[in-house]
Amino acid sequence: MGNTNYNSAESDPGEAKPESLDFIREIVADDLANGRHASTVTRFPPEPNGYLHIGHAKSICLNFGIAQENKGGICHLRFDDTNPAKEDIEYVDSIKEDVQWLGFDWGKNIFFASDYFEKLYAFAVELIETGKAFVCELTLEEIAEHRGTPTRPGTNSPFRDRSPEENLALFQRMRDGEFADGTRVLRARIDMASPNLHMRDPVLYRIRKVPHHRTGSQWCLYPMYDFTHCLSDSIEGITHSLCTLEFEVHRPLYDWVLDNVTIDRRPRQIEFARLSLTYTVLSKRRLLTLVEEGRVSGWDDPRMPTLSGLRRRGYTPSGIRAFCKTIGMTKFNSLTDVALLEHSIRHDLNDTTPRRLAVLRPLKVVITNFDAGAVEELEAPNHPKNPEAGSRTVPFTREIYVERDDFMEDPPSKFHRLGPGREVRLRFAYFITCNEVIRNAAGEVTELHCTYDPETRGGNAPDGRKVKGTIHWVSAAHAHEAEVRLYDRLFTVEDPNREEDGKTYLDYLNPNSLEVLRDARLEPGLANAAPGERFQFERSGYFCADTVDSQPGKPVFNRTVTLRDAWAKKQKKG
RNA sequence: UGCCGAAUAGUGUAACGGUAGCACGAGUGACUCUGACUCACUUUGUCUAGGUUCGAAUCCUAGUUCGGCAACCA
Repeated sequence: MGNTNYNSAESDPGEAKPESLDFIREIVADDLANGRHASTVTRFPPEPNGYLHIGHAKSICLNFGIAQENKGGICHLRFDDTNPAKEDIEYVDSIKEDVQWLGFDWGKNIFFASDYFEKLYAFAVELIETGKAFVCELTLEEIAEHRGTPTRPGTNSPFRDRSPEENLALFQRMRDGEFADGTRVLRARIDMASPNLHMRDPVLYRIRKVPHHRTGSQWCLYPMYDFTHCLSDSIEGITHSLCTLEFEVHRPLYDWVLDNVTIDRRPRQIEFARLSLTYTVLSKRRLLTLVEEGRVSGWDDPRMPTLSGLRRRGYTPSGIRAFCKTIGMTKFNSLTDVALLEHSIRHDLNDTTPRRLAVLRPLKVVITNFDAGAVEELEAPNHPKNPEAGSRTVPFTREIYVERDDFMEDPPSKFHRLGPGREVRLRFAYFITCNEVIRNAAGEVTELHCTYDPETRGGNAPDGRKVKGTIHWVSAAHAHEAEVRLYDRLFTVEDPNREEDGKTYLDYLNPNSLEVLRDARLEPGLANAAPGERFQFERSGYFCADTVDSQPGKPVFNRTVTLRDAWAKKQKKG
């Protein structure tokens, strides 16, 4: 340690600028500093009616992140399961898996709003007793009519002034199952003239004779979100209840409920902007439609922005976490460029992923001056910057495959690859020169005849001669044939949610979002890739062995993301 | 025409009355056995109009634009 401090003026960590906090963490820090709370309790509260997506990752990283950053902080996983008609155990299982996979641990703190049904019922009884809730027999349509409009106040329900005794008896009978679905609701008694629609005597309970995935047929009466959420937060001792912007107008109701029942712990709701990403959709409803209509293969289709889809595609938890850090936390409804996500995953994968040679669209090359029966084992490092990643050996023979894109018959001068008479380096192998182009009857190039320079073994010329390009290759006899799936963005437009000219997001689906290559040739070791294992196919991109369709000894690869490609960019510009 | 909220480079964000920074993208160059990575440089911004102030992205006023809100969904 002693003599390493050669520039204390700049390297003193004590003078380092603290990272700026987002507005939520600032509030949290204040509450801690002024003793309002001894520590933090946050919660991630999904409804188990769909799979988690990248937008949820933002919320998970926020809530669990705050717990990690503050001494004694904890974060609950709470399922907001108050609508049995839409919810399913399949979703609670997938949500638990996804949160864990993302790298977070709720420990013992896993809860279900349905566990609070009895307590919630008691709170409702308290509201009735104090004259702040009533049983209403208006129909759904009538309630809507009585609600008024944003500019016109609502009108009182004729059932609004029933006595607490009558309401209590009715509410009990609702619980006992005496009434049919939709015939009665419990409503808060607030103000039908409130400028906030949510305060116009909102529905607190409705009758649903539907079995619940956890409570079975124990209840036929289910509490609404606005009643459930704030009280669940209070019951659990949540200090900061963080949700997205659309709940901002619900906050007065959140506070009203807490103000009007007897509680001992008071959570505070703070809203932030949900994530929107270019070239995709992030609404459960739309994602569900994609799944149900078979536009994708399922919730975990690698083109889906779901966590299970991203996982199958090869995204890493750390890459997604880094992305969430990058996008920040504000109250501004923004549309984040998916390039930010792609950068995060490339950056993560670059450091950690072993390199391999894989030819996606093979073109045969015969090295005419190489011995027909000979096999040379060449050493190839697994990572260009990290020697500790070790190396493996790849076989080199007279017949190899190279990428079709790495050959042009009439290349421009900027093309640093194979062309008639041109010399290139085969990565980790030899310099070769293209002498002859073989065509089939249709005139298509089927094969190249090249010669190699034996002096360049390993990739360097003793005479100091340079080549412009290095291309990847694989020995024809040893190559492992595999299916490789190339994924592109699911939609063709930046904002598919923008439904102009009568079009919907479904009209913007990218017909080329999936390209299946059945003829890829991989270096032999790749045959043993384990499902979920990730590699960089050099000069091409990051790939992950599919966890669903791979067979032992026969992996199928998904492209996670391409490498940045300056050449492709240059070409596009013309 | 109601209520709530938000506006900072192309995109996402920071600056908390005192020099408008950062990341991504884009561009140029260096390096290179991946046209990758890395590095250097460049480009582009405070919604508008007033006001307060020595000084405003920040405070005030008015406007503009955008988002959300009228499920017995969450």
